[in-house]
Amino acid sequence: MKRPKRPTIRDVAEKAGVSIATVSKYVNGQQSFSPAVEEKLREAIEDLGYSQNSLARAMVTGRTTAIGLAVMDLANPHYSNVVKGANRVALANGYNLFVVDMEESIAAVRPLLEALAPRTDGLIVSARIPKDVTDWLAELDKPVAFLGQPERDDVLTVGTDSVQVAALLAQYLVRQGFKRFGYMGYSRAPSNADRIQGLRQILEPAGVELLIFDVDEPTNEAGERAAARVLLRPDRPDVIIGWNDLVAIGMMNEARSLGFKVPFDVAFAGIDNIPISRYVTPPLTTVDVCSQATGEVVMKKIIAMIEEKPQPTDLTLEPALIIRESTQLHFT
Amino acid sequence: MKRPKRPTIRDVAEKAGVSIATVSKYVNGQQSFSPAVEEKLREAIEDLGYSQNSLARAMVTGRTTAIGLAVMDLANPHYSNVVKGANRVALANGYNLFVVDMEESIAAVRPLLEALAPRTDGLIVSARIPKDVTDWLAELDKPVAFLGQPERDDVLTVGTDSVQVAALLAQYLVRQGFKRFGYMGYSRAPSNADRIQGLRQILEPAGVELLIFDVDEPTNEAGERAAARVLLRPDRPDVIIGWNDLVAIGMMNEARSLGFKVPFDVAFAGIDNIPISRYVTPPLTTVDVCSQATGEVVMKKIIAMIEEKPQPTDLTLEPALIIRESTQLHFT
DNA sequence: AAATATCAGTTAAACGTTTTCCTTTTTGGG
DNA sequence: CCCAAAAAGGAAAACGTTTAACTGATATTT
Repeated sequence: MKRPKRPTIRDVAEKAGVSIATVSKYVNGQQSFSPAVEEKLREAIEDLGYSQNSLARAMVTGRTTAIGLAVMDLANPHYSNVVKGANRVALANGYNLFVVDMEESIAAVRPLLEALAPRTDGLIVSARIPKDVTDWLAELDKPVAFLGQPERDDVLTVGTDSVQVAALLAQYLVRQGFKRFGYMGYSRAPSNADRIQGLRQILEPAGVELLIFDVDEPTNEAGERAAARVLLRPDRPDVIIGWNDLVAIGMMNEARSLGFKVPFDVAFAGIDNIPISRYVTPPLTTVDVCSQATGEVVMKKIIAMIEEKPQPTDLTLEPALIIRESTQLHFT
Repeated sequence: MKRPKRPTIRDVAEKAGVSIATVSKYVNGQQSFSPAVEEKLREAIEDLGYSQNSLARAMVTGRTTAIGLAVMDLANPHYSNVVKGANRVALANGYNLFVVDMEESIAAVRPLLEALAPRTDGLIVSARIPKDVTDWLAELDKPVAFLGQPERDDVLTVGTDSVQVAALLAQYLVRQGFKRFGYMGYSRAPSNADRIQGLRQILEPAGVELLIFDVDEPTNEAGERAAARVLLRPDRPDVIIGWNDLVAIGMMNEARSLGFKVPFDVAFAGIDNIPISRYVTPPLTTVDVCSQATGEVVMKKIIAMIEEKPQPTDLTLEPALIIRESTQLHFT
């Protein structure tokens, strides 16, 4: 395979008969030029098909006009939406967004970030990552933000409050009259504990039972596989909350193929409000965690940090209950 | 905000009392070292928290060990799956995958690719892009591959054959006894024409009608919005094929809220076989276009090109019909 | 018309690495 | 012990840009 070696600024300079500094200024539009020179440059660039090597440019300026986003799992629509939100804001502000998928593997994140860091002006990381990586990030000369449950004050974290999210859902479900709660959590996620705390906070005072289960992966399939464990118990819950919408949808599907009537025999609720939740049967009750807004906010903040502008006033993200038929026993 | 400026190879060299060349060789493991020097280097690197600037490295070596993937829309699960497949193969071969989302906007792709190109050893682009961009890509000194309908021989393109995909579906539906076909296409996509061709290829000989409609966006919502147009016609089709699963699901949902019984009053089929299609009601008949395998294959090929190895033998991607209840009138 | 400001363009250093040649030191065989 | 060969380490050029400082030439002000 031939590699034609793309033209450099030097080639353009030579062809146009000027210095490389002139070419640089021309392509960056930093000065006015005599018509003669301008024409020659235009032509040389056109002929050679020259385009800037942004790597070299980044080396000397220290700016890349790119931002990196490391996300847990792109196949999860929640994250896709975060990415969409972030991407739009980035593009609107003249930045490019590079996304990497860490495949739910916290361990492998460090090399990914090491590769991403020098290529970007700022980093967004969508997980609570190990301390050594956080430390390394802190020593970087770049703004960094995290996605998820805000917890520490010294790092910027954008997301909804997991305790609040869970409590919101529990509150509504208690009011609906459910008596035996099941929670199919994902214990490998750090915020799982917060979710449980939020549930207990409401359920204990109300004197309502909570059974806790665990799924090995936050996916449809895993929810489906895990559902039988909880559905076939003698003390089967009358409502089951999934770690996220995907898990809830998987469980709901399995419940129906086991012959349960949803929501009458058993009700389901999820968390995230992914787009598809409206389209399953019955439509899934869930909590909107502002996926897209999360992406937008975090991107706005990181751009403000990069450009050393004042931080946008703290846009808080309020989770919102989305009530659909998967938890409604009587149609009003 | 303070920017501590990350340490360079020079700082390490100075602290360890050796030359920068030695440091470079050490971090790349290219030579053996006396215990004394080795220890000093280890310590200096540890203390300073040094890590290679891969930008600078890439500049001189010309290699980045990264691959870029520009995708039409990450919110579409089909593309998420392509990304997943590609990412796994990339990681397994020691490459990083950087994903950019072009937001369904073919126009904006050029600047995106210009930013991505110098940062990567190879590029994968998931759309038929304008000729000037293709030309520019061709002049690049990098392997490039396309995702989608293979069409030209001079560029590497991986994907299923759109004509075949559509024909496969039509064939099955005709055999099921459907008589009036609707197709809700997405005319902004180049392969829309191929899909129509595939449908006609089967339907015309069979003497079956085909009504063609168009959706303005390949999403659930757009499918939902567009559904009424076709459902409320006097000559309503008895089966409607969506541009993709998302559109089909949207239409199916709208049909049900308009009071139609699916599949008895009207049946639906999609294309892509996105994971969620199993979970909607009724489960959606579709054509599997090997989303994940597409990502894997294209990544394998591009890595082979980068490393100038022989191309893996042409792994063809055979679309597969996935029959579910959304098109089954009698339960056997 | 002289003095000064503006404009167009150049020179050369710098960004943080890798790598090719060197030079120096160490090792081992006789 | 001597010498050659191998090992360990260094000097400097190169990668493709930007940019500060500079040089002449042209335009503007008085």
